Amino acid sequence: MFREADITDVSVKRQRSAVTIREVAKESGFASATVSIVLNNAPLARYIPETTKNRIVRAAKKLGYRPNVFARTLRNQRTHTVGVMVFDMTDPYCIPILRGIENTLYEASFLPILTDVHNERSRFERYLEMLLDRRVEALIIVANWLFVDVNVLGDLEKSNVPTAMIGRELKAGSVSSVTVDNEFGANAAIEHLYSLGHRRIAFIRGPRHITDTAPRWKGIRNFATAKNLEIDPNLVVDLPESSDPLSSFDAGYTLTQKLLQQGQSFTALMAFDDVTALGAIRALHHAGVKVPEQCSVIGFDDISHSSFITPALTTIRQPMPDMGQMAVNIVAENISAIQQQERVAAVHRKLVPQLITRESTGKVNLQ
Amino acid sequence: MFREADITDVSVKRQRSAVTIREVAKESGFASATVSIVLNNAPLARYIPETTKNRIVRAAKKLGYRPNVFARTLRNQRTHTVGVMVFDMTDPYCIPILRGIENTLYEASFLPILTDVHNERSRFERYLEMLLDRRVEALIIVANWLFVDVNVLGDLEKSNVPTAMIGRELKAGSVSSVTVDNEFGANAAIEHLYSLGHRRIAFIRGPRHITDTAPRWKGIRNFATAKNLEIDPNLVVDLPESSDPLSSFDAGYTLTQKLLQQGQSFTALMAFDDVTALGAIRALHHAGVKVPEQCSVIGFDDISHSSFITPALTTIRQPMPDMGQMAVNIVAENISAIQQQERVAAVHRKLVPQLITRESTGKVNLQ
DNA sequence: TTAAGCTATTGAAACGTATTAATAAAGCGT
DNA sequence: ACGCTTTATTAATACGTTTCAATAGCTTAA
Repeated sequence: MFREADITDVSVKRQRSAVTIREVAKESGFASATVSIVLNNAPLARYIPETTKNRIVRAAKKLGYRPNVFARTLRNQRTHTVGVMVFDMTDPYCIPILRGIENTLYEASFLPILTDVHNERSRFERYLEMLLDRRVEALIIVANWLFVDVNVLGDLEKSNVPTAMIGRELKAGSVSSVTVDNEFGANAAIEHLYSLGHRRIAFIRGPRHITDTAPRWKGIRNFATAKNLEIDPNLVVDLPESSDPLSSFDAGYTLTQKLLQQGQSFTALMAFDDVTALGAIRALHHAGVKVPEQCSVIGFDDISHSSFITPALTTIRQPMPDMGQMAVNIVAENISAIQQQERVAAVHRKLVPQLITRESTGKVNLQ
Repeated sequence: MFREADITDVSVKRQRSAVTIREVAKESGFASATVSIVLNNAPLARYIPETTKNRIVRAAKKLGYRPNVFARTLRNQRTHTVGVMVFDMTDPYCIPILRGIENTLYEASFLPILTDVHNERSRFERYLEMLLDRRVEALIIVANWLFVDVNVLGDLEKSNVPTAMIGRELKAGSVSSVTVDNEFGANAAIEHLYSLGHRRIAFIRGPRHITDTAPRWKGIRNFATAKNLEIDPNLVVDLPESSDPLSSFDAGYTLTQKLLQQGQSFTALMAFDDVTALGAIRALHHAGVKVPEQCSVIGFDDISHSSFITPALTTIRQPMPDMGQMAVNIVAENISAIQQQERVAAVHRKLVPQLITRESTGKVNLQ
């Protein structure tokens, strides 16, 4: 059943810009070769007098000429297109990264084809194939919450397209990377808690299979050793393995609850990431423990949630838009290098995260 | 300065699948026309015996033949590509929508080109042009927080490409739409509060220029009239105009603070959207008002933040993934209709939102 | 005066495919 | 033995560019 107003005709024809270079040629009185040379400002254009150029440009404008991207690509191999693969878009961590990528690509007049792998191997392969079929000039991979999978790496190597990976570094191979200095970040976090007077600190570590887990823990251990701070093994728990980045909320909740039920006393809690911290905060709240008065909580990432919750979450910010931008810059340089027949090397950039102090942490002696 | 390990050679050649249909022809012993017919299962394929087909398929596989997308597009005009325009990706509201779009496109073997307009008119126009140049077969627009701008509509009409808009309905013209029943949703929200016994309810309405604002308010007024519930004008405030969807957090905070400072008493607060509600909650918290014990808060949208904050936010859920899916289905149908030379009509779907009861609302007499 | 070198322009080919129209063989009913 | 239809295959063309090699007029150096 339709209401009258709901139906509107849409023209069926589809001849967007049926005007070709030949028509511009005819209109301007020159050959299509000349038109092409002028409009692209090709090397030969230097022999062409202004008057001719003007006439051609005017004709093109008059007819509303727009070069056919596909014919052009067929000829010169360039697509001005970049494939972006995300491992799980629902992870709030990757949105600002995507923003950074989009923005930087826009400035470079590239267009992103976005794919979400849903953490599934088959989907990764299918998408990779589709992107390569579309001759993307580069690949940017947002490897959030990536399971270690060596074959993925292999597929990428074979692709023969400049590739940058965000959030994970592949030591060997030709894939560039943009990561954050996890060790430094974790160090900054615990230093913050320490400086507030906290000594009994609980830790929710990341899952084993996540590459960020180890360096963050290392940063903590190093600090503890340096300051002679004792880390009580009873206060250290691990997130379980999972392919869902949002699962750490429930896990954070449950683990914190368990810590509390075991009667462990701690004045601060450091979570593997912000989502985990959010879960922990709810557990504390439900147990009647006030944040930050009775327990400080610090996260990692600075996803958008963190500034919006109450109390606002103190955390270690990853410069996500910058990471996206940097990845684009890397592959953009690769692309032009290849254009000039130059060789290209994988580069690995490590950005420094930053402590963002908000409301969820406070001096220990407040309590 | 490089460390040795940081540099890895990347092959410069770029001949992904230099194997053409002609090579398959040669390998199999047939003409390229035959190969094309077989591989595409074109109508003429019905005259071709299995043995021939097999030989051709085997040859194609052996050589790893992959048809050149651009040559193919040049020939038959199809790109299997859809343009997706978001007005502001940082708005948490649109991520699940994007997910829905991506997922449905994937099933239909389409690839999305993602563009973020940043709420800027010039950017909209530039991107639109780029997408049309790339002959996207359809356009999906996520019109979150869209300023009313009639010209945008005009540009879309001219584009001559099936278009679906999510979050906003354009009555006239050929653009399809997928929206949520705002009036129904707002009605459900206030009914929820009412049924909990709340009678003095504060409202933070949306900004004037947002199309969702009016119907939501209408839903509230209708309910109030029906139940003879008095709405105190002193308890009704409006979000200011802004092009930034996240600005409503600060606005929600400030407006709530103002209400409290004016000494207005209310037992519940209904916010225009979740982000606003988050701001309101913080203001209440800072003023020492407990949620939900002393004041219930309800939002609208059900962005991911809402389930992660503590107390978890009661809200009206928009079925965002479904909206994305539905938009894709609409344009997919349009595309195949056009393929069959059929006429196409704009359709307007309105989905019903759902009350999600969580922790931020409670009975009024608890306090 | 001639060869050489610019300047200005263009015809033709190539990128890789899908389709149309044509060719040719084979089956078949009369 | 004849046309007619069906089966099997292909040559040729067009999609819209860009670029190479060629043409031709004109200037300049020797």
